[in-house]
Amino acid sequence: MICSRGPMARLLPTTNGSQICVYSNLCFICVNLWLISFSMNPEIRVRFAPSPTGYLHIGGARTALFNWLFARHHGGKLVLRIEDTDIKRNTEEAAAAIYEGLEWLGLNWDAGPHIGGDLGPYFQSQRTDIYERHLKQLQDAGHIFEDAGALRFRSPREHVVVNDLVCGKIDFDLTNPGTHPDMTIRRPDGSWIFHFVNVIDDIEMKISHVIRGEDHLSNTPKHIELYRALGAAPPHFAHIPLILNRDGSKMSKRDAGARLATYIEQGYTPEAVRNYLCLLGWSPKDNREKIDIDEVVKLFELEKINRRNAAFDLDKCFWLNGQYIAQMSLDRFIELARPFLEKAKIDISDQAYLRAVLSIAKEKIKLLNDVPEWTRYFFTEQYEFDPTAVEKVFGKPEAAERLIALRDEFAKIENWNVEKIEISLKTLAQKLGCKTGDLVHPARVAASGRSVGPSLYHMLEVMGKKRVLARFDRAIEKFAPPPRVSS
RNA sequence: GGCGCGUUCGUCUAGUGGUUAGGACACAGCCCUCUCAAGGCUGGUGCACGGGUUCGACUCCCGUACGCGCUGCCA
Repeated sequence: MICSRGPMARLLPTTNGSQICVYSNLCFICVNLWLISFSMNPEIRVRFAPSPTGYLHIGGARTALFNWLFARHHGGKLVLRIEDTDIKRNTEEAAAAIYEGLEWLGLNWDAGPHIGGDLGPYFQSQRTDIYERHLKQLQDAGHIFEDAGALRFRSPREHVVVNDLVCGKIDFDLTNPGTHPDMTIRRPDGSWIFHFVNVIDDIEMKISHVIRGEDHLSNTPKHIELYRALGAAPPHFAHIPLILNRDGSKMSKRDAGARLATYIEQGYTPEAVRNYLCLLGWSPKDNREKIDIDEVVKLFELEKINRRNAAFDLDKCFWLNGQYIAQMSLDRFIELARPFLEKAKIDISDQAYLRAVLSIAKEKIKLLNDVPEWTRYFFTEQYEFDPTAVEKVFGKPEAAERLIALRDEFAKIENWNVEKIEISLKTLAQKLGCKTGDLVHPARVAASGRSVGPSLYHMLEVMGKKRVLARFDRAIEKFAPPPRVSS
C-alpha cells in the first residue's frame, strides 16, 4: 500500500508506505514534505456543502467560514455545492438564504452557483448521470446489493482508521454488521442518499480537505469505505466542534440565534459576527479578541482548532459588535445604518445632515437595529417625549424657568457651534447658581424627548440653532407649569 | 444499548510535567462625567470525580460521571 495522503506522496514513488503508512494514513516523511508544500497550494480544494433548508444555520456559517479561511490561507479553492438530493421543491429559493448569508459574511466561493466552474454542476439534483456512472462501477465490482428495492453498499467489514486533522487518529471497528449495517445509497424511488453522493462529489470535484461538523465524524469511516471501493484516495478530514446553546444543548433550527439571518435582522455587523465565529473553536492564542479577518487568514490552521463543542455567547458577540461599530469608519457606519433607517421610514434625504447625525450617534450604537431609535428625533419634529424623562426633569418647577433662560442665552449665540453652546450653557448655570446638569437635562429632554443620548452640545450643534430654539419654545409651552393664580 | 468525541472561571479561551492557572465577555464596586454608554482601576468565581505514572500533575495513562454526536431508505 502506498501512502495515499498528501499531494507530495504521489510524486514520491520511492516512498515505500507499506511499512510506515498503516491504514493509508500519512507517513512521517509525507507529512513533512506535505507541510513544506502547504502554503499557497492551489491543489487545495475545500467545499461547503449545505442542504437548502431555507436558512443558513449559524453552525453551517462557521463551517463555511473555516473552509473559506483554510482555502484563503493556502491559496486554494472553495467550492459551494448545494446538496439537494432530498428536497425537491424551491431549491433555488431555499438556497438563496445560503448565498445571502455567505455573501453577508464576505465569504466568496471559487466554484459553485452563480460562479460556475469546471467540475459542476453544483447542485446534486443535476448530477444524476455522474451518480449513475459511479453506481455502475460499484455494481460491476460487486459492492452493491438490493434490499427491499433500495440499493445498499456491502461493507468490507474491516477496521477503518480516520486520521483527522483536528481529532487525531481514530480507529473504527466496522466488522460487526449488527452495529454497523450496510449503508443504503439509493432509495427505491431512485433518489440518492447523502453518504454516497457526498463522496462521489468530493471525488469528482477533487476535494483535498473535507472540513465539516463533528456530527459527521462517525460517518467518516463509512465514507472511507466508499472511497476505497471506488478506487479513490480519501481526502484529508477535519471535523470541527459543534456550536451549542448557552445551556450546552444542541442548537436546533428552532433555537433563537440558530439562523444567521437573525443576526442580520438585529443589526449585527458582518465583521463582528464573522470575528466572533472565528473565535468559536479557533484561537489566535495571543489573547486577541477583535482581530482583522486578514490576520485570521494569515494565522488560520486546522491544527489550532479545538476539539470541544462551544456554546454561542450572545453577550460576547454583542460586545464585539459594539467594538466594531465604535472603531469602524464613519462611511462604513453610514453604509450599514442606512438600510435600518430606511426600513424605519426615517427621512434621510439630507446626506450632510445624516452624516452629521450619525457621526455623533455612532459611539452610542451597539446594534444597527437601534439606530432609528437613537436618531429619529433628529429627523422629525414629531418626536415622542419619554414620559419618565419628562416627569423626572420637568417635575421640578425650576426646570421650565431654566429652560426659558437657556433659550434666551442660546438666542444670542452668533456662531452656533459646540464650544459656544457649552460656554453659553455653563455661564448661565454659574449665573443661576445651579449645576450644569440642571440645564443640560431639561435641554436634552426638550430637544430630543429623551433623557439619554449623545453629548448634548454636539447634539444641539448638529440640530442647528433654529431647530433647537423652536423645540425649546414648544417644550416650554408644553411642560411649563400653568401660571399660579393667586387669590 | 453500541460506537465515537469531549470535559480549565457562568461563557469563549491560553496553557502540553514545576505558573501566584493568564486573557476576554458577563457580573460587582470605584473613578471619570451633562445623561446613557465608552474608557480606566479593583474584585470574586475555574482545572468534573477516582485511581495510577512521577520527586512533582490542569498537563501523561486507566476508570467513573456528565455532555454532545453517530447508530435513517435526513443532510
